[in-house]
Amino acid sequence: MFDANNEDIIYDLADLFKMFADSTRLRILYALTDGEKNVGELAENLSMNQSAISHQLSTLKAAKLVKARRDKKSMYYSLADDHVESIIKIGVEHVLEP
Amino acid sequence: MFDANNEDIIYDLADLFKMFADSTRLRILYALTDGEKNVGELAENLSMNQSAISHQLSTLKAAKLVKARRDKKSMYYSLADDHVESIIKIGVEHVLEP
DNA sequence: CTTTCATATGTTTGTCTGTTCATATGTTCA
DNA sequence: TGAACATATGAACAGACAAACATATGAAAG
Repeated sequence: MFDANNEDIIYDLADLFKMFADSTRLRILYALTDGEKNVGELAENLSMNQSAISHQLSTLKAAKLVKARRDKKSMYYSLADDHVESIIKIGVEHVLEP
Repeated sequence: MFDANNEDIIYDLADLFKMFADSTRLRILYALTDGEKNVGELAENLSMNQSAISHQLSTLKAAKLVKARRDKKSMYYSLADDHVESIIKIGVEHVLEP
């Protein structure tokens, strides 16, 4: 599947899956599957305080899973690429199976 | 993609991805992609002690990502289904991209 | 320029989790 | 049955991490 001798890939992979391994981040990512949202919208949407959301967004951004765009005073976040949705989707397929 | 009102799915999803979010578990799963192995083989293969491997195998088994079979004194572990490999694969694709 | 709104950042706290060590369980074979 | 081997389990410790609170940064409008 890939060169297992390159142990770095394993750590990168683990770091990638870590991003999806938390329900708050997962809910953020899912919320962004139907288009960009700003921090306030996400906070309200998930019933969490602004700080928690902002922290997670910065984590997700560092992992290059979301990207940010400023419009006036707001920062709009959106999914960085199609992989994000694909990964969630394949996870869902597994979870939903008998 | 799925019914977001069903919050349980989010938690199940997070739990699933948690399994892939640790390098030891990932290395175990990867090692099993080319066939079943017993605990001793895995421990030697990953240069880790038997107890650590056994603990992680029991975690993976509880998550139904691996299954176990006894042969004589040894327990042979293998991937539970095709999803496991698919999930790793799609993660690798993301990691390997520019 | 100052107030207000939106977001980011620093710090602390409580919880979770991976590893190790020690020991128990269970299987085989003499 | 008992010794030897393979794996599992329990407890303890250390490191990681998400959430909350307080505060700082930055943009816009008057």
